[in-house]
Amino acid sequence: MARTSLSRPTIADVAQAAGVSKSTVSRVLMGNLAYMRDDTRQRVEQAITALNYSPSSVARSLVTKRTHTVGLLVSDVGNPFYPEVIHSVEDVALAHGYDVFLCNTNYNPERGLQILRSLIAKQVDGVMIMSSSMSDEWVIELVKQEVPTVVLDWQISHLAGEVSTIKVDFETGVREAAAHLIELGHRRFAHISGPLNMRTSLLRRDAFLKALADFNVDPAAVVIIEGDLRIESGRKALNQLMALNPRPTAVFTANDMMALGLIWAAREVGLQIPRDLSVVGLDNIRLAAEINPPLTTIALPQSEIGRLAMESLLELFDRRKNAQEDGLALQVDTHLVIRNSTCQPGSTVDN
Amino acid sequence: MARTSLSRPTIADVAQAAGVSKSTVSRVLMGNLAYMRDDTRQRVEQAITALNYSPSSVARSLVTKRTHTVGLLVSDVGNPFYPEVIHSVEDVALAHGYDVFLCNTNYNPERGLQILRSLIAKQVDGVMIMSSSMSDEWVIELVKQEVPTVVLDWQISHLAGEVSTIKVDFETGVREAAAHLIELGHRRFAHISGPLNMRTSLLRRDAFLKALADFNVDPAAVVIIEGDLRIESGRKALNQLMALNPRPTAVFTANDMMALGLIWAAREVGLQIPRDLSVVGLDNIRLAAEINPPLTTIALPQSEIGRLAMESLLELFDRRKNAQEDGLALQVDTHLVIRNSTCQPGSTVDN
DNA sequence: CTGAAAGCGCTAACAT
DNA sequence: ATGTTAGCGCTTTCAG
Repeated sequence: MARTSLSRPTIADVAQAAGVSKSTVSRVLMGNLAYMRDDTRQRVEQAITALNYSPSSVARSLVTKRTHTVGLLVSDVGNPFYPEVIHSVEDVALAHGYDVFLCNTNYNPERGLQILRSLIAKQVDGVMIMSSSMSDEWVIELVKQEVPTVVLDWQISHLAGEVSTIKVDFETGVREAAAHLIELGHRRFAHISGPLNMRTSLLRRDAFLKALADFNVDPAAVVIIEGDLRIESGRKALNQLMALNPRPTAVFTANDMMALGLIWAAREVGLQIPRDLSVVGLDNIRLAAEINPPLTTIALPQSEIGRLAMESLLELFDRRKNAQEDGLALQVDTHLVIRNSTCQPGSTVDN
Repeated sequence: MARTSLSRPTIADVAQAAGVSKSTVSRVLMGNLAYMRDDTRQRVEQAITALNYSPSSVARSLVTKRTHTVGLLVSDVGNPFYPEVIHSVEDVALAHGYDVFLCNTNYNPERGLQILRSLIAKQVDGVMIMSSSMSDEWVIELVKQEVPTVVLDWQISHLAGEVSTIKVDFETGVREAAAHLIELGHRRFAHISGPLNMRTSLLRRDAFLKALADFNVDPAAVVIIEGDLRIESGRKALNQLMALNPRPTAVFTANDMMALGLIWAAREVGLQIPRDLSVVGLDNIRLAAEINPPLTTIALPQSEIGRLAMESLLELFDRRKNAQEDGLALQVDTHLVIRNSTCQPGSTVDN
C-alpha cells in the first residue's frame, strides 16, 4: 500500500495521501480551482509537496495531445549566426511554457530528416527550421504529418500557405552597402560568395550585382570568388584577389567569417585595411565589432528572427485550434552597420 | 469507421487495415518477428506505409518508462567551447537511438533549475550538466528524482557516488604551459583569471601559481587580473598590464577569448606579440589557430568530453537496470598546444 | 464542490 | 503464430 521509493509517485498516490479523488488532484494541478473548497486544495498541495510529486508530462501529453515542446533545427550551433536567435527563441518559448528541442543537422540533410522524424514521433507541437542545408523533403514530411512549421529563408511554391516562412530581405542591406562603397568612391569590386549551390549564396551575390548595376557598375566587371563561408576561405580569397591587376578596391563577403579571414590574410601580406582594401561583411556576428579594424557589415536582426519564429509558431497553434488556414509569410530587414573596415580607396582617413 | 484526416492514425487503425490485432502490429514495430508469418508481417508493413503511420513515442513512453531523450545543459551555446562537445554528444546519442534536448541556462541558475524541472517532468532518461554557473540545487533535484546524471567539472562531497562526474584536469596542461614559458626564459608573469567567484577560475589560477612555484617563481610576484572571460576584458587586462613596471613578459589567460582581446589590444598600442609579450590561452577554440599570431593555448579535449559524457550516461542506464550503484568518476587531460604567440622574452624569433 | 469512469495509444503478459 | 486483456498516469465528461 505504502509507496515504495522504487518509482515516482503518481497522481493516485497524491489522491490517496490527501484523501481525495484523482480528479480533485488533477483539478488543482490544472489550476481549475473554481468550485473547490480551500481546505481540500490545501490538503492536496500538502500531499504534493510531501510526496515530492511532479506530474508526468508524458501521461498528460497522451491525453491532451500537446507536449509543450517545439523543435528548432539549425545547421550547426558553432556557427556564430545562431546563438542570438537561439537565445531569443528560447526566451519567448519559455515565457509561454514551451521547451525548445535544439538540434544540429550538421549541414547533413539525411541527418536532418532523421532528427525530424524523431521529433515528429515525439509529438513536438511545432518545428522551426533554420538550417541552410535543408531539403524540401523535410517540409513535405512535416506537412504530411500536419506539424505546424516555420522555416527561415526558404521557398517552395506548392507548399506555400501550408507553412509559415520568414524571409530575410538581404536586398536593402546589400543596397546600402553598395551605396556606401560607391559614395566613398569605389569603382572596382569583388564579391566572395558562399557555396554557389546554396540558394542564399545566389541571393546575396545577385543582390550585390543588382545594386551595383543600379549605380552604373558593370556586373560583368565584378570579380566573383566562391568561398565556403569559413575563415580559411576568406584567406584564400584574398590571395586570389592579390593576383588581380587592377585589384578591386572594395570587397563584399557573403558572411563575416570570410571577412575576418580576408582581413587577417591581408594584414599578413602587408595590405592595410581599409586603406588598401575596403571590406564589408554580412551577419554582424559579435566578433565583427571586436576585431581591428571593426568590421563594416550588413546586420541581420538575429533576435528578431528568433522571436518572430517562435511567435509565428504560437500563432500557428492558435489558428490550428480554430481550424484556420496556416501559413503566414513574414519578412525581416537588414541594414548596413558602418564601422572601420571601409574608407575611400587609397585614403588614410578612417571614415 | 474510416479514418478522417483529423488526427494521425493509431496502431488500431493499422491493425484494422491489415486485418490483424494490435499486438501483431506492435510486434512488427518492435522488430519482434520471431514467430511471425512472413505474409502477415508484410500486410502490416503495407498498412503502415499506406496509412503513413508513425507510432506515438508519447504513448510508448508511458508504458516503457523511457523516452530515449537526454538533456544537455550548457551555459550558452554561443560560447565557442561548446560546439564540439555538443557535436560529439549528439553523435553518440544518435548512434544509440537517443535524441538530445539541448538547453541554454544563460549563466542563470534560476533558469537552469526551471529548465531542469521541465526536463524531469518530461521524463528525460538522463541529464548532462555542462554549465559552469550551475548550483548544487540542480543536482540535488536530479538525485531526488532519481534521474541518471553526469556533470562536468563539479564537486560536491555528499552526493558523490550518486552521479557521475567528469573532471577536467587542468593541472597537466597548465604545468606544461608554465614549463614552456620558463624554458623560453620568462620570469615575470601575469594571469588573467575568470570571475573569481567561479570555482574553475580559482582552479586555473591556483594551478598556474602552483606550477610556477615549482619552478621557483614566487607566486606573490605573479600579477593577477580578474577578467570575465570575454574578449573585451582581455583588452582591459592589457591596459592594466601596460601600466606595470616592470611589465610581465608572459601572460596566461583563463580562456582563449580573453587572449584574443589581449592580443588585439596589444597590437593596437604597438606591442609585438610574441616578441614583447608571450601569451598562452586555454580552451583551444577553433579561432585560436586562425588568428595572427596563432595562439599557444592549453587544449581541452572537447570531443572526448562530449563522448564520455554521453557514454557514461548510457553506462548509468545499464547500471540502473541492474540496480547497481551509480556514479563513476572520470577525468580527462589537457595539454599545451604550442603555436606562435609565445617566444623568448624580447626575441624576434618565432619559436 | 467532489467522485466515478472512460479513454488517450501503446506494450506486455497471458492465453490459445 | 496471433489475439485478448490489462494497465501506464493522466484529463475530462458526466453524475451526484
